[in-house]
Amino acid sequence: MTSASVRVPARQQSIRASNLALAYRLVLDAPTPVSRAALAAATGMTRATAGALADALLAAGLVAEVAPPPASSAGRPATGLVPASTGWAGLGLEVNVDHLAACVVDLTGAVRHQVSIEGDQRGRGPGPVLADLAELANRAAADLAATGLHVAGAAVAVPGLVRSTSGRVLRAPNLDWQDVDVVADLTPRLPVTPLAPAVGNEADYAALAELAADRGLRDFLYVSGEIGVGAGVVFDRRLFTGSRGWAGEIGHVTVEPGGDACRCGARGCLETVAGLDALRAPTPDAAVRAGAGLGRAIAAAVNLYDLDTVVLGGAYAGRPDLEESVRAALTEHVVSAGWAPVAVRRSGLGGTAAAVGAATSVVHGIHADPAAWEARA
Amino acid sequence: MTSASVRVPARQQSIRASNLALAYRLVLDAPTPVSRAALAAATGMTRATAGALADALLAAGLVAEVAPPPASSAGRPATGLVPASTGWAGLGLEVNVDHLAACVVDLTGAVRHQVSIEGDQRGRGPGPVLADLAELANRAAADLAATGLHVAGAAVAVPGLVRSTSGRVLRAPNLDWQDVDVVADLTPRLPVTPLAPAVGNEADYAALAELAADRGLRDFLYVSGEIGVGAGVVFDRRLFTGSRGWAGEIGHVTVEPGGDACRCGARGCLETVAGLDALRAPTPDAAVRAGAGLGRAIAAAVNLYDLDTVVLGGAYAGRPDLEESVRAALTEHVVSAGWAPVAVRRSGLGGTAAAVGAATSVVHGIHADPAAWEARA
DNA sequence: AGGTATTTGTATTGCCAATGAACTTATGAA
DNA sequence: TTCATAAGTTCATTGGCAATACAAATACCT
Repeated sequence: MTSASVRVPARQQSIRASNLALAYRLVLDAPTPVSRAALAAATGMTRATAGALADALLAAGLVAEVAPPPASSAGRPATGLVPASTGWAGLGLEVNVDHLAACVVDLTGAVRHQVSIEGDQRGRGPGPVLADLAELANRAAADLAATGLHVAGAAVAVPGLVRSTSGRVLRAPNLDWQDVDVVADLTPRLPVTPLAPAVGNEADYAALAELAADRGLRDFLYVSGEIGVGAGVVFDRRLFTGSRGWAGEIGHVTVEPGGDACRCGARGCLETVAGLDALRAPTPDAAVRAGAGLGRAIAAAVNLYDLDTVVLGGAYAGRPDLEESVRAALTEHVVSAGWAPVAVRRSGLGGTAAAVGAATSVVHGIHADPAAWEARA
Repeated sequence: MTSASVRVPARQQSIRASNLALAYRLVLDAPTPVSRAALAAATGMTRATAGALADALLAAGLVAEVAPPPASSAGRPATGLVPASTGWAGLGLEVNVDHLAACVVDLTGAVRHQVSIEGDQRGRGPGPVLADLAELANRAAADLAATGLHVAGAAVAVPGLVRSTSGRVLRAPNLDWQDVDVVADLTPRLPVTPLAPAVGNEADYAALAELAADRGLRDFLYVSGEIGVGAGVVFDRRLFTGSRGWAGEIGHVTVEPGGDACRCGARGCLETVAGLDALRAPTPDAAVRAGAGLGRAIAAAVNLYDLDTVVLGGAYAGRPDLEESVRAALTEHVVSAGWAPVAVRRSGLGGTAAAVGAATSVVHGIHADPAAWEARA
């Protein structure tokens, strides 16, 4: 999930790969079927080129042809192209404090399968948890065969910090995990034979799910309120992960200087006032402190990142009062709010958004580089 | 300075432009002269291709050939390529609260000319200030002719928020500017005939200057302590500006909830405890509050952005005590600090870093797209 | 019903930039 | 002086797109 600038020269295939991705992107983003001619018109390619690329996408099984519409005007009717709803699909897995989840998303972005099991995962240790997760994954893959879908890859969402290069979970404090090699543990047990699963942060993947659910989103902050508080940042419809993949650690932004001690060793972290444990506390001012703290932390993030939208997810999704606090804080603290107001809303996705986002991230990988998937059709 | 994803198909020239930039980049980054063969070896291109690209760069006046070294081993000696020190140069301009500055940076990144005038610019109004700035720019350009340099473009650093698409300064509170069209005012008065100047934030440009001065930097936060407090964020050696160019507004991150009133209308902003006015205040705890506040705000930025280096600039550059406070705060508050410590240091550049950075940004534009400058050789 | 206009999609040719192999140039070492 | 080695150049080949011409399928007009 990090960007590495490689020094490889562009070849002729680079340009084809790039144009194939461009054509595919247009088909994916269009609300209605796209003709080869429309593809050419939208990009500036000739119809010949657009046609060749369309044929390649068809041959790769990444798009499908649909019958032409009733034909409104003169001229030969266009055969439309739409994202394929069979073929490759992404497998998303989620480990969370109180549940495990698996889901499958196809190339259209539709969730085709979803299973989850409730249950506290704290203190069970990574081994048994990942074994259960693998079983969930295999059950999902088995159900899939009948639908004409094949798992192209898998991604695992974890509530913690991950070394993105290796897929090693450095710390997941709320699971009591430390330095867990999820990839090594999971790879042999998954239904995706050749490819190791990607491992990423739960909030990052949930942000991707949010992005997929709302085509209008472009640049936003997704804040996930669970036992811990994390955030995913999306810019230009792409996940922003920082240089090492640890961006969005909003949970330990100081919102009450000298405040309560946090598990991380510092004082006054957002997590101490707006984590689930604090939200559930019986003290009368808990909601007020959570709202104010969350507002200040999110305002800091918006000032630093320059975003125009905030989505509240996880436990925050059910708290309109927090939405109001955040909105008020943003109006007060964000410099540009005067002439460019920041939109705030609660997520409409359920508790397994991260699993959906993880599956979506696999699909995004295919969307971004269709040329790599031509051979495997 | 913002990224717009355009839907233009790749053509054959795209690949040439890309490879030309790749070759140029290698020449620019190499500590010693680079041969055509080394270029080929480093990129994987054939010697034929590398040679053709090298010739193109030479013809465009972007690189120069140097005599081969004393020849250590067998074989035909290599003719080295180095960045050209004549030809195109970038003009950087800076408007600040207490000075105006202009400077010229050549393609090697060297500062070839620098002038500044001290004097309080507050309350003078944009017109007279920009007139003085234009005079400074013209003086710089006139001195330039003798050195074989030509101004390729100009960039203006301003302590405020800029609409990057239009170059309009939305707000520069410490200059008392509001909605000033710097581009329209400056363009006809500048020595760069066809091109309108870019306009950007002072801290962003200063960060670029820091980047140019230290080849080891890749991902860092540059914090500029002036009357206002701003920050520039650099990822993968590229400026991160957010979707609208307003990223890095650290000055209004809340560090003392319910604290002193800020000019922006909120309370407890970083600027109220660590802006220049607060630093100069005679109260005994001013330094302590500034250090603690700055530390908390920077820790928030590092947690949110995932950075491994912080550079303190502007007035902070002369304050070792603040450096210590920041270091302590990062150790306490940054989640990943335990296993990936964050480096903190003070900038070695002077008060006109932003002007240098602005000029550098123009040069970066040429570095990034040499093909666009082939015709104008 | 038949011709024309219009639009979609396909086939052919030419161009551009990179590749690969052969060739030339310039040096050190035997 | 000759050979080995490495740098740089030349030339035919290849992959991909542009441009153009052509075939196919429909609506509209008479």
